[in-house]
Amino acid sequence: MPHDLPKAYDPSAIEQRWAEYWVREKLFHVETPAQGSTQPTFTITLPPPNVTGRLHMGHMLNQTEMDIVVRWHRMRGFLTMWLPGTDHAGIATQMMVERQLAAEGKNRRDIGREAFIARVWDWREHYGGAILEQMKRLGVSVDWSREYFTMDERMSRAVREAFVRLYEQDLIYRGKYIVNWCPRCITAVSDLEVVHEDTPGKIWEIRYPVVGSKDEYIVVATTRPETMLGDTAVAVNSADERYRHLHGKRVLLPLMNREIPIITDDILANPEFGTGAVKVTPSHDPNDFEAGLRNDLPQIEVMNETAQMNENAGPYQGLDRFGARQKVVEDLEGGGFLVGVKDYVVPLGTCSRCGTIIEPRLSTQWFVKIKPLAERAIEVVQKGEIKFVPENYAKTYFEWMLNIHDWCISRQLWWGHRIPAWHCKECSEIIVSRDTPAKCKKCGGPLEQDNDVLDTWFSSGLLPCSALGWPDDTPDLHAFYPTTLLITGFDILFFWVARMVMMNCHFMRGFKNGDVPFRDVYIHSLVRDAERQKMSKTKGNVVDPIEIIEKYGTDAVRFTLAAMAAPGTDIAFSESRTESYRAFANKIWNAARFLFMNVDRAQQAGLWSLNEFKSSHNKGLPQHGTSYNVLGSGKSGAGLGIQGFQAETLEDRWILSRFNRVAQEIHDALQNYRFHEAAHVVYHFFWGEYCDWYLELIKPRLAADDRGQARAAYNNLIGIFEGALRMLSPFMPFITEELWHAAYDGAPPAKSIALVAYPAADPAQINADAETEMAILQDLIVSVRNIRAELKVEPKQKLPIEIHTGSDIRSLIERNRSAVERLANVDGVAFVEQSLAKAAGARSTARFDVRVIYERKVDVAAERDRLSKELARLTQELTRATGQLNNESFLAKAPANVVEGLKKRRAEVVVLIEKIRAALDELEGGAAAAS
RNA sequence: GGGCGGUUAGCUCAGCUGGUUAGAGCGCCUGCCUUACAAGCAGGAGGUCGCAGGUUCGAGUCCUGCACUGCCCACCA
Repeated sequence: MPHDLPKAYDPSAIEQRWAEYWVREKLFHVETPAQGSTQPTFTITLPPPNVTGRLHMGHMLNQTEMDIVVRWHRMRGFLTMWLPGTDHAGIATQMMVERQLAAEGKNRRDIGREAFIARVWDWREHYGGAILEQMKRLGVSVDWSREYFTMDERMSRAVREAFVRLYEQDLIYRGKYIVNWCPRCITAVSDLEVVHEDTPGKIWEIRYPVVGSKDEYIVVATTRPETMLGDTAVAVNSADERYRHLHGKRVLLPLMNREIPIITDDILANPEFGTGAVKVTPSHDPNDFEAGLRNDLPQIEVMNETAQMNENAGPYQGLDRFGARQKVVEDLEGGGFLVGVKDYVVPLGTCSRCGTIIEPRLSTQWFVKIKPLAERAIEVVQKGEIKFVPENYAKTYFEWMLNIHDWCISRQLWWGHRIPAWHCKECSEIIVSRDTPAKCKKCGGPLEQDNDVLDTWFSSGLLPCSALGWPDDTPDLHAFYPTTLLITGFDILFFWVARMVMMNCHFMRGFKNGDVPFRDVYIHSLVRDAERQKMSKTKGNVVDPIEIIEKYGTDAVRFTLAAMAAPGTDIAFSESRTESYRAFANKIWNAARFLFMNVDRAQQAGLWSLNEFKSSHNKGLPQHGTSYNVLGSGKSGAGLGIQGFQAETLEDRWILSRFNRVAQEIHDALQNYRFHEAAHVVYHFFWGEYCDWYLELIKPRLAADDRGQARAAYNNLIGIFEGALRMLSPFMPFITEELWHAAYDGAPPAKSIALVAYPAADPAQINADAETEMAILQDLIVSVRNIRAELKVEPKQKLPIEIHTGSDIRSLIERNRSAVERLANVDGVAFVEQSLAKAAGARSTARFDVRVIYERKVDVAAERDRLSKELARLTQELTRATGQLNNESFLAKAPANVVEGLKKRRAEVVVLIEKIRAALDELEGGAAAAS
């Protein structure tokens, strides 16, 4: 029997099965729509994980958010396409394979470029799919048929095309400049790949003797004394009086005994700093490099590619840069050139990949002239064509775009897109071409392709247009470009998001649907550990999502992340929270058990059959891919409210109203990427309203022998449940899929809950009166439970109660008398004329007094305590409310509903205070009498 | 050096455009194995919203200053 569920929910028993089912059945594959299709599309690009990657919590958060939005849109009737892929991750992947080689005692040069690249492909074949397999476990509803890899031939073609076009447009140039150089990776890296960190260091002050003068010298300061070996000038500010008499003279470079000129240059931003004179090393410092060009200075390189001193370093040749530093300082001291050493904090740049200290190095590289691209990228955000959420990220984005430097795109690696440029061996002509040229077009000489590869972000920056077919004019581009949304972390805002905007806007300029790559960018927060520490391997506090999933189930982890994902704040991931959402999954599971148990019983008794439900509810659950109205805007369409619901009782009207209101709230929340709000709302609805109240209220009707009564009850019970499953499905796809199939007895109206309509609010099913009435009943029931707890009544003992109230509420209670009796454990309800405010074992609310009839004495002290506190609170409230209501300008300026509300509340407070005073008097009197 | 954020219950966090009684989960206390669920049920305690001013009829919410704290960006020797 399909309805025979185990008592406790075991995620591991179902998740694997559904994850495989979704992939196998290609449920999330979409065909490219024909041009002119009117179905609105929703497209999102997965930020491609590195092939070397392993799933971490950041991925899981990112993918959970995307999957929620994606499933939600799909269920609302959008043609929804989620584009997956992986990134070849230049340095990272190359390092992996180099490590393998090292284990065999080889390095990449031993086996040669071609063999090495073959090894990388081989590695990717074996290990590169790991992260995608992990993704499948998360239940992500991506279109696997569209999966790409950034080194695929079609992606490579796009890369070549982009490079050639930029080159032809004079936006790519090659030249010898100072770049950030990693001596361990032996490659240039971009500014973004350098991590600056304030590090305690030293600053050395060195004396350079003036040539032709006996004892005059200039003192310069440096944090990198070893570079002095390559100095070619000393610069002073032209306006600096101290050095005016030295203009045009020369100094003798200590240790090297080379004469170098004293130049005037505005390289010194602040002449007040230090000595006002600075050594100039054009080959080893970006500022000095510029100064060198301005002043036509020679460039002397004193280090090689691994940051060891070279032949230009004289006696220091062969030392590494740190050894050289030590030796240089010693020798300066010995020669009497060292004036002083001070502690100094230097913003040391390290390689983001391997942590090695970056060396500014003169080398020939390829650059993208970035400012022209940045202009459009700034404009599209300014004009709102791209919107950031939270919007303050736009500011960070502008800040970076406005101060952008040219992008060094060449890397001295082997794994990556080789630069489509060829050098003539004869005449050194450079040919940039889409296809491999046969010979030099200038002199006919033999050619050799440029050895460098492109920065990984060059290819990912071409997403999403490249994955949709650019440079060809493809149906996919027309159907899905611009994409709707990008969800990613702020850590790759510049690396990736900014580059995508620049490159896509450039290449897609003039495209009929717009040139921007996406309309919205939702930037999510960082997932930290429970102590708010950044997760890092070195700290050893990395939470492995797969481990957590195995412990609590995917749905619980997804729900945790969603519930904590308030925009703009980091997430402190704590297992206790996940534990509570596992409990939530269990709650859903057990609600289903309860339902199915009753349904089976009703079917056997011939009271009701599931077919009745199927026939009334199947209508309007659209099959995927058919065109229908997009839901959620209050328009008619499938998914609106609960169809076939028979609102006969108060609890029916109430739960139906609540369901619709919640549908609206979820819609509003998700529309604004307020995942946490949506999660809380649905959680509270299912647990706090449907389970805690509706199920309890409906129980007697399920057990009734009356066929008519039972039919409506079963119908409604299942109706709301099925609706709630659809509502929960984007957040918890696994358990909802399982139970949804079971609810239909294994014969659901679609292949998956993911392919039926998401609940949308039907205004006609919202009933404010029912919600108010229900609130009063709940208030009454809770009050009675409360009194009973205070009187320490045996849980099983039923007691009579008395109620004092007006006729409307009396009628309401009478109509729902049995519910009150059952849920509050009451045996008989009597309505009395006199106020019960003074009565023992009583509670007063603004709408009613209720008393539990029980002989045991109340705990006078505790009761007095409670009442006094309550009185103090209410008195304070009354003072405030009265003050406001006596205030002319409040009455004049505050909106009418606020004034009305306050008046009403004040009246209530007045009544309550009276009642509490009376109760307290009575208590004092009683206590006095007893003593 | 520039820029951005945070500071609300014992803990982790919500509180959107200022509006009636500041919420949740966990933890804590009391009582319940009530045949859907002990991963549960019922009830409860716990907050002068970092500090000081200001704007407003009204401030956790807006403004200023301060304190503490986190992050991003940065070629000043």
